Amino acid sequence: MHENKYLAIYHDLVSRIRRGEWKAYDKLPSENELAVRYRTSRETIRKALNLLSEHGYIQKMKGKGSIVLDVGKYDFPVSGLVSFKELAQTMKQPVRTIVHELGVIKPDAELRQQLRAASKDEVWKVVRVREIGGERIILDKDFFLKKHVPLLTKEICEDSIYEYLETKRHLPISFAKKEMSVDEATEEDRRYLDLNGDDRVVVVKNYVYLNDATLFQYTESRHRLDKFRFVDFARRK
Amino acid sequence: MHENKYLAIYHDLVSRIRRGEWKAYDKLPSENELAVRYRTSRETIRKALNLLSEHGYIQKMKGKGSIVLDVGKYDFPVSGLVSFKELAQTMKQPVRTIVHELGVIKPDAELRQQLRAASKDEVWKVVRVREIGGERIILDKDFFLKKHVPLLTKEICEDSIYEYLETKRHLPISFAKKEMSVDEATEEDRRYLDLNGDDRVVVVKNYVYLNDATLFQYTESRHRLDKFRFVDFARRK
DNA sequence: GAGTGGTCTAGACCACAAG
DNA sequence: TTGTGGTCTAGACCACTCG
Repeated sequence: MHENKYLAIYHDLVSRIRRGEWKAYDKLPSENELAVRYRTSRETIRKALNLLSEHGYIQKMKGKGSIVLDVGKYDFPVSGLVSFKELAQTMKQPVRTIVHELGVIKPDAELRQQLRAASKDEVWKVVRVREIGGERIILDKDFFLKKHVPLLTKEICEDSIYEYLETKRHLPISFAKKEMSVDEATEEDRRYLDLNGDDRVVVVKNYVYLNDATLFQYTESRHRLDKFRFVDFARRK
Repeated sequence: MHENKYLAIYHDLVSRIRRGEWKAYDKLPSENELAVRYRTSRETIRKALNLLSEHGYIQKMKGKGSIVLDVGKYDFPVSGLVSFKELAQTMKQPVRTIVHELGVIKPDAELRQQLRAASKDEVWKVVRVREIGGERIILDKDFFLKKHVPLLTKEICEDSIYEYLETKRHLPISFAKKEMSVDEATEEDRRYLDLNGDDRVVVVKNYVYLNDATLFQYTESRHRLDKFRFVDFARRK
């Protein structure tokens, strides 16, 4: 596995910033200077710096230079498609995933409509509970078209389905839509989660599209109200 | 006013796609072909195509080419910085904004910290309630550094502060961070909103930064649980 | 005027897809 | 094998900031 030069430079700069080589509001070396240091061309440095900028590590200012931001700590990917495993890594609490259901089903009418599936299409259904600090906080229900994902095991589900799909199967995931609202808790929520008497949950619906613009995955994530937290970092065009 | 070459090409391609010169799933001419047509270099064409891709107009595929996506469906602005006025326009219900407070204050310690303000800085405080279908649903509290916004009137606040700042004052807004959680309702929430006995609200905290990386606006938006809704659209890198 | 980031060029080599 | 998009280079000119 060989990493692109501009990605290698990006990752090197990220780790240097995180290690505190430059503090917030410090100026980065100029693009010409960096090109010399990394023995590369300025355009390649610029690709790395643009990545840093898109991920909130630096702010570029024409005629002045690039300064390091103190928002670099929000290192989760710019909004959308955030997986539980990524979130878990940023938390101190011990986390655990319990797989309650894993199998292939025939989609009913509503699900068919949401996945734009034919009636003969088969669909993976996965129900998982996310435990944080010993409490059952999140109920995740995932639905995939089986033609896109032939194999899915309990082990994969306990780790990160999203990571598996991205790195192992190289599915051409293109974009995602997220919808959030607060809904009445269902019987299922009460069974699987420690709701402490709450009668509502935060519902996050996630639609993942492949790059031919067909819907491939539908996920419903149901969170206990008091533990729900969502952060979004948006850069202006 | 002179437009960059790659921006001009981007806008030309957008209008051609919108006029139907290529339909959904058609292949765009190759980068080399486009470079010839526009009498420019391939790297400049690539900057234009990357913009098209980021804005959801095309999907690039290595070794194959770029296909045009179904434009009509995914044309809403990429997540973040969505104003109430925009949201309101997509709703059927009649909406109204009531300004409860509008003035300049001396920030207390907590607010100073959040705005990174000096103790002598003055701060605009605006408290507004958003009424939808006759019910008071959202409580908005905005804080701006006065040095950035000399004038703010009741009329501006009843329309859209965000639009005013963007179009009239041309502030160099760079990026925004959004945090969402569910909090206990305060006495203020109960006074200003029709909570129907609810003891919690969805709290959206919005931090808006200028492009010198200084925080310029802090907004706290407090929503009734049952009316809260948030949509986010994220394109993969 | 010196230094910065933003744009643009003309070429090169690569990995990938498809006939 | 041919054509595609992805990366990389070494140079150029520009607009901007600041002393």
